[in-house]
Amino acid sequence: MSQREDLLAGARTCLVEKGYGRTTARDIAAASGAHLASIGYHFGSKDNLMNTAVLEAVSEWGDAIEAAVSASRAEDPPNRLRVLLHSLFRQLPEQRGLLVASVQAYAQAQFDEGIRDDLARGIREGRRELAALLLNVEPDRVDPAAVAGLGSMAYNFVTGYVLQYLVDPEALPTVDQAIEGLRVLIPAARE
Amino acid sequence: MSQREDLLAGARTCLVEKGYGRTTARDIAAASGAHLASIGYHFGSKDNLMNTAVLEAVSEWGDAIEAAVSASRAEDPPNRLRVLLHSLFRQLPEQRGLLVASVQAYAQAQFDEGIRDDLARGIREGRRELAALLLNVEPDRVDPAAVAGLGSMAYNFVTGYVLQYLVDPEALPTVDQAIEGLRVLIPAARE
DNA sequence: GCCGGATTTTGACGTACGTACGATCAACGC
DNA sequence: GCGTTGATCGTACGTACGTCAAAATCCGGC
Repeated sequence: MSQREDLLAGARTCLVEKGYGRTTARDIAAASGAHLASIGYHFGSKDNLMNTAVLEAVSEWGDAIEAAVSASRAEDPPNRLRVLLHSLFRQLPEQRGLLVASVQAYAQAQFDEGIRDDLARGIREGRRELAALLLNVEPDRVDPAAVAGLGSMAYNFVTGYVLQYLVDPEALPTVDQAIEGLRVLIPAARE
Repeated sequence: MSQREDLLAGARTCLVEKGYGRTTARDIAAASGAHLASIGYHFGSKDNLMNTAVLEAVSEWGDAIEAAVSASRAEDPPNRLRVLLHSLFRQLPEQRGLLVASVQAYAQAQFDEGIRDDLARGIREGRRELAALLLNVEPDRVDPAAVAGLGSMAYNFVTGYVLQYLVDPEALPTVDQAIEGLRVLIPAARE
């Protein structure tokens, strides 16, 4: 394993254990087994390494959630939403590290245009993919309005759920409670 | 205005402009007009001041959203949700500073039990109040299941919306798109 | 087997950090 | 007037920070 990869892994570890702001270059060196000066050689600066690490984590979390849902065989959006929430629910504990790192990314994105742009692109992709998954069509065939509506709402769910889990996991609602809560918000009779 | 309040205001400014991790004690002194050493005198440490400032910001944002929605006269939850989303939508730009600070709070909460506990309490309160607002009943009369379901979902909406706004405001869906997206997720015919 | 570029290691430099300490000051009861 | 108390100020200490230049090491191509 190259030092470059070691450094990325170490930076991720520090990100989860100490956060973006409190991680020092020496912390990363210690966590990765690599040497302090290698950060500069491979990434130019410590900040650049940290930014690469947070974005990597966000991307992996996106892949994880996508993989978990795309296996669903449910047919209509409501049932697909149920599958999404269940797989989200199941993944929260085991992906906790990625989630913590992702929150760091969102916080840092407010002050770093590079992170923000990357994150924005990821959100747009994520929305499109979520909409496609829920509607059970190909991502490139989703109606733009569905991306903005359905996709956005699904994305909001996921991020809100994650934040709630990270801060107060004991009060997290069950999937059934969540869906029942949604029902109240929508006029029961459509036409 | 006392230096204590000046320091809090200055810390908030720095929080919004530089973030939690990159704000130094000297930054706060400069932004507040107070003296460097006053931080220790009034708050014990710079971290303690910063934590006080983030939690203050989160609390204010909660008050702002609550005040905006509680004026609603709509009767049923779906229409109240519409009012909530509209007032949320309207407040996003003018409260941007509070939002940025709140994201910093969430990020920092992962590593500071004090912040996390305070934030968790705020979330529980927020959920209860949102559920009460949407159901149009007193907060202390809300069914616990409604807090976990409806309240949680509403809270997820708000946080998700905020994050999306901060990272990629141009792609933010309109209120109508959002509600239409929600509709797709719920079985149209209930009984 | 040695040459040359890529990588790793060493060591240190300059700086900026948070905090502590004592001096100074303003207000006020007595 | 004077001492007490709470607040503000000036300053400096010790440390830990990110970065860099140069030396050392590795390693495939010949």
